[in-house]
Amino acid sequence: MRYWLMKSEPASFSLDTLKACPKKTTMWDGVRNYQARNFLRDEFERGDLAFFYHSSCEEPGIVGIVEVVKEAYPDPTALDPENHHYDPREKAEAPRWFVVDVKLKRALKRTIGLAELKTHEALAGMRLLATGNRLSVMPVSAEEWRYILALE
DNA sequence: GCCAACGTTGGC
DNA sequence: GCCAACGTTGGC
Repeated sequence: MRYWLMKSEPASFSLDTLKACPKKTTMWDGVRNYQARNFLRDEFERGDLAFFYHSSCEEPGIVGIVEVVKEAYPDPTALDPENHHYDPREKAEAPRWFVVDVKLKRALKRTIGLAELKTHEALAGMRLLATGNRLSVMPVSAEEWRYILALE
């Protein structure tokens, strides 16, 4: 079982949005980056845990923990011309984009902010903190996971 | 709103 | 296969 970090802009999908979903479960759609896609498609397994991260907002940071409850399947939004994430190149018989289902395990007691994460030497190697990192789905090591949760 | 960093596209 | 142009991400 592995650990991950998944970014979402709260203006479009926040922790509260997830809380309000039936069974607190959602299809994690709209990933349109190959590296992130490869993680979702090839490496995400049922039972994996991920930090839910708020980006592009007042206080970017980790706000919750989600669990992978369904492994990769084709992203239906890629085939839907009405959808913001529509990709005209997508073919149902040879899907390019994938989703997983995640369920909210719990909200953190507080936001562990990006600025705070940056102050910890132990986290200096985190992918999230690498300059220019734009991946919306990325692995977190077990050591980083434990360390961050201890900050809560 | 700015802009650095990066991924993707497309001409050659 | 190179690389310039372009679009996007995301912190500030």
